[in-house]
Amino acid sequence: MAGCLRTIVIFGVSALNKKKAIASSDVARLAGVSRSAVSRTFTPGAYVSEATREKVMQAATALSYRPNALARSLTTLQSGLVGVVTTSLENPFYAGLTNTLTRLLQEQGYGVFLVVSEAATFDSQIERLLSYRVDGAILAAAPLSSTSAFELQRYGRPVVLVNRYLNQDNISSVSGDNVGGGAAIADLLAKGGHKRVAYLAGEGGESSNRDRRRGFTDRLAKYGIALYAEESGLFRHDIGVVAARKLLSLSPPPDAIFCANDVMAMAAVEVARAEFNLRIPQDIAIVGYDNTDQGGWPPYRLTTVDQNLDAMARAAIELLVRKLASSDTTVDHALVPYTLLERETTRKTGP
Amino acid sequence: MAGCLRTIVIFGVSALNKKKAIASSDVARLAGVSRSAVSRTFTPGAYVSEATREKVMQAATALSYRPNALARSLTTLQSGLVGVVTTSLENPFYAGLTNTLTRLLQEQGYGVFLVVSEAATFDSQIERLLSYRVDGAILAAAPLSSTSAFELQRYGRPVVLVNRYLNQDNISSVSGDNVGGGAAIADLLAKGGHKRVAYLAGEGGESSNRDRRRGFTDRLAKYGIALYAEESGLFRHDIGVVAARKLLSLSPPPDAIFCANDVMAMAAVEVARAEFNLRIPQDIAIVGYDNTDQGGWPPYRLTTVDQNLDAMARAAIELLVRKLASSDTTVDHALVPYTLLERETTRKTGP
DNA sequence: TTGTACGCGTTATCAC
DNA sequence: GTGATAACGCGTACAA
Repeated sequence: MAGCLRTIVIFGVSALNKKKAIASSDVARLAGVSRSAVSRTFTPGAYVSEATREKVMQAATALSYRPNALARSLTTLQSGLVGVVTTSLENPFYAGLTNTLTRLLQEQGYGVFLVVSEAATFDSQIERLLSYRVDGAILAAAPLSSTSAFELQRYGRPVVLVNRYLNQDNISSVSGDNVGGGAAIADLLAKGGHKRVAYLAGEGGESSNRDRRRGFTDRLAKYGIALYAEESGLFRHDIGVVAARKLLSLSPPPDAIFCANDVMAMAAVEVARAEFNLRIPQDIAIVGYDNTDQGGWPPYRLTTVDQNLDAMARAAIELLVRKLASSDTTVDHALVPYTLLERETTRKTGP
Repeated sequence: MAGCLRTIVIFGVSALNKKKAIASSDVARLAGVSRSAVSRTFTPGAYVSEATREKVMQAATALSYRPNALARSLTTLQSGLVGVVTTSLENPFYAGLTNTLTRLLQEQGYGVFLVVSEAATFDSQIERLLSYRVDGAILAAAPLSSTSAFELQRYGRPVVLVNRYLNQDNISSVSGDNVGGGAAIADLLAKGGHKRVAYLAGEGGESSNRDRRRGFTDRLAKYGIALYAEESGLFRHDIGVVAARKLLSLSPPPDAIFCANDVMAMAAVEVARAEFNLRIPQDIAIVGYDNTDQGGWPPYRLTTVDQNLDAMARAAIELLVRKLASSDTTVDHALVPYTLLERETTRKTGP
């Protein structure tokens, strides 16, 4: 769309010139000490007298010297970089996740090598992570070809999957309790006396989506309720609108819809009200998943499940950092508890 | 909130062991050639015979060798890394921007060193960028202390500001045409016959916010309209609700509100309808800025301004890459045109 | 406590 | 076209 736009360059001023970066030898010369003294000054917990440290620091600030982290990695065999691989940040769930992951890694002193990847480019991007010798990586629901991820691990670089796991159990993972979350919603709808319960699914392949559905339908079965109908909305609003229309056109229409994320649930709310003239939650209950900001705003007030994104990010970093520190090669799978948020798109008791 | 949550580690399996990374010397030995031959094989456009290239590649894949990008940077004086500094990715505007910036940089063969920063930590984060010898940096509206940014430039690392600029004109920038966008909305509201026009501002300090307001009020003045009222919502929904309440409590209430972003505009729409029983756009016009997805959904159908985020990102990368390639030290300022989207929260003519 | 000397993995330079 | 060799900037045994 924006391809045809022309940007207007207002004006240009010539100003700068390239300089070579300052090395520890430069600092050593100015301070009148050896290079090792400089190195030691910048290495926490090394033997330097207060006097030389002083001299070095003075020279260093005078030259505005900073150790070259890249060169350092050659001797330490640690880059201080952690790869964070995610799908599109236009998805608020992954944007939030990446945000917290990055913040935490920064706190821990790591640099973040960000990769935004689709399935097609995933392998070549992992190659890059390997080239830059990242100390470890966090793969947030990348539609990953497992081989590349294993490659990372083969070099002793810990890898943690977030919001996704592999059945082979060879890679550590952190995910939300999707089975539990789905079941909790089944409980809620059963208590609400709903009989014709529909499911608006996300993308089929993802483990989170599969588990959410399974937890939901299995629990429904315990109440003797079978899924009344099912459509896929690919986690998107526009597709969700179409899918919701299909579900609501059934006769009789469902009296409850569980949507695999909030964005689709909001779509369903809009369609139900505007096109089918249904009252929520009296005529139909609609439930989301993810607890996005907008879902809580007045037009929606969605009942939804909070996956506790921050806790997921924290667990992932904790796992990774532990492995980094101890070269612990255990494979762990962590489940992060959900929180059910009952708001105004579901009713407490039967009709 | 999530601090009290406990993650459940399901089980652990010991599996891996650390290995040392393969170096070019290993490949050379296996292939029976010199290290230089290996280097040349992996250097695009270097003189290698097809025969040796073949041998090297075979050995390389056998050992699954990848050149160490960090070591390479020592001799080439280029890290292949570009720093991308942004504020919280929970803000969809910056998430979208970071998404496109990263995609484009990846296409160009650069790695992205991501920094999520608040004002307080900004300087220390820039230090890190310098330590990792990034080839350049893109600062997306970081509340930056100019000194650090200049430091980057001093080493000949091009810096491009996005959605923000400095008055001193020493750093290149790409921004939306906020003055023009504000003016276009003033035109729209004047044509709609509005008289009591209010402004719901974002954060005062940012240049984008200042320009948006200035373009708006200056153009209004040409129609002989003075700002009827003004509140600040800090670009946030919750604060926007409070601010909108204040504006609408005036008597008489404003007959139009221009909000500095969509999130606040949606808040205003909600408050106007639910709490003040106003019809939109008959009783009051409400305009947003940024064209977020949600703003276009049925409950809102906001009239808004699209800043052409992708075009901004593209312009920034173009500028940066040109400077990287040519060591061109010009300072450029680029303006990206806006697109006005008239939807259903404004009327076309007077009442 | 300090300095010397070597190695980390790569590319650039130069003879061959 | 190829292979030695010298950087690149740093950390760290080792000797002083």
